[in-house]
Amino acid sequence: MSTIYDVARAANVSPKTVSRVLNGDAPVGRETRRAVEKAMAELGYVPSSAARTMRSNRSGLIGLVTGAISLNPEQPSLSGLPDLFIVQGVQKSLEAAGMTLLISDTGGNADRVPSLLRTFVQHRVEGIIFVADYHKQVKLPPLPGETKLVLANCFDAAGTPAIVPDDMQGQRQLVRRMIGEGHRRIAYLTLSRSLVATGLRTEGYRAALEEAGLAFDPALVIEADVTPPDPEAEERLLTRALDQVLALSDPPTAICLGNDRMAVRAYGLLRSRGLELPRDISVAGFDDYRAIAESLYPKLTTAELPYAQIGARAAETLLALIRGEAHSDGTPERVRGRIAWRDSVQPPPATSITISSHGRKTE
Amino acid sequence: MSTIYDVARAANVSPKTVSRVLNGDAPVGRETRRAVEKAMAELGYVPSSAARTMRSNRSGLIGLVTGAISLNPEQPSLSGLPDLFIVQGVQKSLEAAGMTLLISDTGGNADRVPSLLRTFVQHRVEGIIFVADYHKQVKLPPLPGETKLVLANCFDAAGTPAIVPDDMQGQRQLVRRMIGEGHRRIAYLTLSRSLVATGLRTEGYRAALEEAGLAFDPALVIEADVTPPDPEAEERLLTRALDQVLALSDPPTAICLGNDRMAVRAYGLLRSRGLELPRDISVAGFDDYRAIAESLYPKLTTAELPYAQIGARAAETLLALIRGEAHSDGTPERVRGRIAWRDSVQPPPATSITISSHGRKTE
DNA sequence: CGATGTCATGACATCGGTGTCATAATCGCA
DNA sequence: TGCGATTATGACACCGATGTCATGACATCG
Repeated sequence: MSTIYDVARAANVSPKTVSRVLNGDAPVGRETRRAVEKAMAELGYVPSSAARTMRSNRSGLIGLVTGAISLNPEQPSLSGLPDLFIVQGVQKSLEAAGMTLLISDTGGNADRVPSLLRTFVQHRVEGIIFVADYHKQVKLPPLPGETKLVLANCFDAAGTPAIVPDDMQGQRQLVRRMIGEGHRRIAYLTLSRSLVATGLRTEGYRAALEEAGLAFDPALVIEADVTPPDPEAEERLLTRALDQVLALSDPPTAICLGNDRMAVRAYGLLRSRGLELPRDISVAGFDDYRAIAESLYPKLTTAELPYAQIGARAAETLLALIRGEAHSDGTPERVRGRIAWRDSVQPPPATSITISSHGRKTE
Repeated sequence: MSTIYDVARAANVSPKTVSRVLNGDAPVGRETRRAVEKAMAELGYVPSSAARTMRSNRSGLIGLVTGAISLNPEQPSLSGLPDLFIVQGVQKSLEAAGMTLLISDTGGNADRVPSLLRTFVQHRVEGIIFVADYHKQVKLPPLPGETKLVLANCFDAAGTPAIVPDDMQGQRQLVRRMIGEGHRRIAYLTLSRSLVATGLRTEGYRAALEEAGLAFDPALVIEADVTPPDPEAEERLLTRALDQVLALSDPPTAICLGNDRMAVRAYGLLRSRGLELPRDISVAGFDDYRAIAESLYPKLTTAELPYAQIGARAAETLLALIRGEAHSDGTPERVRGRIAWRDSVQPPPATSITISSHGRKTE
C-alpha cells in the first residue's frame, strides 16, 4: 500500500505538499497540484487515517452505542428494530460531514457499555452518540472528562444534550385529527404507565380533547400493556381493557392504542367480537411501524416516531459540539413526527353517533 | 490523555515492557506486570489504536457494507430491517475476537459502494463483509488486490467466500412438517420468480412432496409477488393467485406464502372470503419476521431465515481468512434455519379431506 | 524603493505505539 | 559443570501522516 512518500517521490515534491493537496489547508500551485493528483491516482494512494489521527488527533470516527441491533431471544422483538432508523439518520448526516461511524451493540446488556466505550476511546472517537431503543431516561457511566456525547431517543438527569421524539405532540395531532373526523368518544389504551412516552402521550390526548371542548373521561383511558414484554400479560390486559371500554354505556367510536403492535392485536380481538373494521369502529396506533401498519387491512392510521430525524439531529448536534459551538441548553430537543393517515380511522358510524348522546352531526 | 510513556514512567519500566503487558506477546515478570497494571489503572490509560495500527498494520477494524439500515422512502420496507440481524450476528462474533465493526450504509444506492470502500481502506480495515438485504447474486467493484472479503446473504460469480440461507431446506422442512399434519394439497404462492430464493424454495417444496410420495401439481404453485415492491401489483397478484387455487376442483387445505408479509395479506384476503383461520385453511409464511409472525392471530407458522447465524458464520469465515487459513471452496456456505411452528398450520378439516379424493385419514 | 504580506514549498520533528535486536540473568539437562 | 534455551527487560528505529518553522519569489503599499 503506497504512502504519502511514494506519492511525493512520484510527483517530485515533498510529502508535506502532498499533504496540503490532500487537505487543502494551504495554497498549492496549479501545476504542482495536478502532478500530485496524477501521482495519487496512478499509485492508487489512499491516506492512512491512523497516521493522520496520531499526529492531528482527529480520527474522523464517531462512536454509537445501541442496544437495538441486538436480538434478545428471551424478549422477542418488542422494541427491536425501529431504532435502527435512528442509526440510519445518524449515519447519513455524519457521512456528509466526512465522519465514519463506529457502531457497538450492547446486546441488551447494559453492563457491556463501559467496555464498548473503552473500545471507542481506543479508537479515539471524536464523539459518542447513545441510542436507546425507546424513549427513556438513562444513566450513563462516567466518561473521561472531555468526551463529546449526545443522547438519541433518551435523556439523562445531567442535562447531556439529547434528542427525543415529541410524544405529546404526536398523540395530540393524531387525536385532533380523529376528532376532526367526527369522533367524540375516543378511548386510549396505553402502554405501560411506567414509560416516559405514556405520560407525554396522555398529555397530548388530553390536550387534543380540551382544544375541541370535549370532556376527559377517565374510563376511556386504560393502561393495557406491560414492560418488559410478557405475551401472556399483554394478551390479558388488552383483552380486558377492550372489553371494558366496549361495555361502557357510552362506548367509544375510536380507539387509540399505545403502539402499532397493540393495534394488530386489537384488530384481532375486535374482529373476534364481531366488529367489522373500520366500519364499526376506528383504530389508531403509534410508531408507524410500517412493516405492520401497511400490511394490515385496513391499513393502520398511526403517529410516526420520527426516528430518522432524531438520528440526524443527534448527529448534527454532536458535530456542532465537536466544532466547539456551545449548544446544550440542558433540555432535550423534541422532534415532531408526522401523522400517517391511512384507512383504519373513518368517520364514526351514524348509528353509534345517534346512540351516543353526543350526536351533533347529521343523518 | 496519557500515553504508554506515561505508564512506563509511572511503573518505572520501559515503554516496550508496557506494550508487552498490553499484548501479552512476551513474558513479563510478575511484579513488573503488577506495577504496570497499577500504573495503567491509575492513569486511566487507554492505548491508541491509531499508533498500534501504524506500526503493526493491524487496525482491529472490519468494514461492513449494507443497504439494510437504509430506509428508502420510495420503497417502503419490503426488505427493510431483517438483515440487520445479520449485522448483529457479525458484531457479536467480531467483538469476541476483539475486532471493531465499521458499518456503512449504501442508502439503497449501489453507486456509493466504491466511496464507502475507500473510507474503509483509509481506516485500513482488515477485512470487509458485504451484506445484502435478501438472498441474491451481486457483483462488487474491484477491490485493491489483497482485501479480504466475505459476502453475507449473497454470492457472486467469482467464487468469493459467501454465506447464504439454505432456502431449499427451509421450505422442504416446512412442507414436510405440514404434510406430517395431514395436508396433501398444499399450495405455494411464491415471491417473484426472479429471486434466487424462489427457485431454491420451490425445489424444497417439490422435494418434500416427492419424499412423501405426493404428486406435484403445477396448478398449486403460482408466482404471486413482484420485485421491486409495488403495492398495487402485489395486491392484485396475491388476490388472483388465492382465488385461483381456492377455485380448483380439488382445492388446497394449506397455503405456503413466499414470506410473512404475504401471509399477513393472505390472512386478510382469506377471511374476507369467509374462511376462518386456522380452522378452514392452514397458512404458512417464510422468514420468521417475528414482529409480524407473533402478533398475528393465529400466530404464524413459518420458516426462519437464520440471519444471526449467517452473520456469525460470515464473521468467522472472515476471521479465518485474516488468520490466513485458506477457506474458500468457491461454493456459498448454506445455513439452515429452524421451522417456527406456531398456530397457523393445523390438521386439515375433515370435510375437506373427504371431499378431496386424497382422503386417507379417518373422520 | 524598502517594508511588509502572501504564495508556494520544503526540512524536520513528532504523534504513540511496536518490531527488531541486544543484553543479562536464570534454568534445564547432557 | 558448562552450554544452549528461556525469561525478563531495554534501546532504538520506524510506521505515515501533519504541525511548525524556515525560505525564496513575488506582489502590494506607503
